[in-house]
Amino acid sequence: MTASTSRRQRLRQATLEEIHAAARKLLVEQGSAAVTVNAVARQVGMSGPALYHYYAGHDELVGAVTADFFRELAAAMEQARDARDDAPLGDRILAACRAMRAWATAHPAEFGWIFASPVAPPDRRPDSARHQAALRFERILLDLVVELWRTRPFPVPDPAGLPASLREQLAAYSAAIGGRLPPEAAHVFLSCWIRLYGLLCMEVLHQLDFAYTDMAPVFDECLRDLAAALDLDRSGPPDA
Amino acid sequence: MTASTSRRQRLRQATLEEIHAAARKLLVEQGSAAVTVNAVARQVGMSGPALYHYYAGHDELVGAVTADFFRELAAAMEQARDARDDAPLGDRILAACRAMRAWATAHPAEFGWIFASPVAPPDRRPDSARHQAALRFERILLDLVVELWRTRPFPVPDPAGLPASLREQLAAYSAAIGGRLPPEAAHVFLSCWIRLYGLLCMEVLHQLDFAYTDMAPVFDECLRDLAAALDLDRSGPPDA
DNA sequence: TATGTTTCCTTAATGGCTCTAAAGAATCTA
DNA sequence: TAGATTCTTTAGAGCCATTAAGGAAACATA
Repeated sequence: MTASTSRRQRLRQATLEEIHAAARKLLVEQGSAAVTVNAVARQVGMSGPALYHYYAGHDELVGAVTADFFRELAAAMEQARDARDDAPLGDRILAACRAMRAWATAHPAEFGWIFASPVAPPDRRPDSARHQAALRFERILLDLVVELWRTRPFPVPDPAGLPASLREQLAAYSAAIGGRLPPEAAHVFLSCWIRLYGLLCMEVLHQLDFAYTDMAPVFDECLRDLAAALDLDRSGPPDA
Repeated sequence: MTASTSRRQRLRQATLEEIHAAARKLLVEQGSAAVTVNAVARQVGMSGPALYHYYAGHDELVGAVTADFFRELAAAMEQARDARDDAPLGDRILAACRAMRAWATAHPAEFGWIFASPVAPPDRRPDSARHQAALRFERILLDLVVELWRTRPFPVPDPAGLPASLREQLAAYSAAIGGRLPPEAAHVFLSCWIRLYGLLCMEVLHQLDFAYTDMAPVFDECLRDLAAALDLDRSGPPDA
């Protein structure tokens, strides 16, 4: 039973991968509007409605492919983070950030699809594969900053100086991440995240073409600001 | 001749405005995918192909509506800038920035449409109405910063400390804006623009919902950073 | 006022899309 | 070998963008 059943499942799995590859090929080569159920089915050699045996519809297909992109991006960042796990934590943080931009610039269509999928509103159900993959992606830097906070706390603002409304939101977020960062430290982390991710959003959406042809040095400067905010340059190796 | 001709033209103009209003209504109420040629035509009471007497196709309609949004956003910022033209320049800069976010949050669908119009790749021909309107929008803060630079120069980084590649791009941009800002000052301006616009992009694209329910205090803090970068708090009124 | 032109709008039609329904073929289970 | 499951196909409804052809109204002019 297991043998034959899993043979079917293997076949199904292979078809699913073919479908994803076809959708991605259409996205990269012809833009997001070309990723239609019919076109994807044609690409893998079946007729339109057959694809509904794999996905309930266009939106679900888009969500599955988006989850793939999140996973691939997360894997690239994790690999950079773990490439030299004897390196100082600060170096590993910066490596993960660089891997993020490297993936985004190597796969602009896919990265743009992630945060502004132009064909369907994102699936926000917290149990969707898309959401799970997005969480894994978002947690990579968070976990690194948590580790940094534990081993070598970075400077934080005085909570008393923050507006009450912001303090409350930071407290809620701090609780949502299990209290692994106090609100003030969460504030520093979120500020870094906004600058990093925001810059990549604008780059990929071509909002800065009017001024820059090569965003690499701009990103480098953003990383320097981030290193300063997290006090990464304070000293040498992590255990020194 | 003039009377009758302009009556026709007035009629046409009124129809154009009806079309734009219908497209916007569909966008706001049902999302960007609902802005179709047929649906818009239905909304204004004509049948699909009739709309082709006003626009060459779907993309041109989208471009015209997007230009409207840019103009409305720019007008809101200009009004805030000019509301009290006896106020210190720094206050007027901050007022324009606040007006930008106020418009974005009051019209999230329209603002999202501006930089990630999910139905058509933006028209980048430099003579398109969309492009002209985008330029007007982008120039508002630039002009303010130029004026600030002339009357009360803000601190700039040492160009020697910047990477060569960045220096070259900044020099090109400085030339593109008629040399009204030297490269180092242009760098400060662009950094501010990136942080401001990037934050709004992320807010409207719901990329920060995982942490914030109300971005107002986050934006306020961004404005404080901007004021610090431009040295707006140095002193009182402009002529003091 | 009569005539011709321009403008606006209609219907018809093509070919694409999403998605449902019904039915045939292949595969697995027993 | 018989029945159930799975995969796939064709047919079709209803949407979309767009083109083509023709009719009605408004306008300009003789």
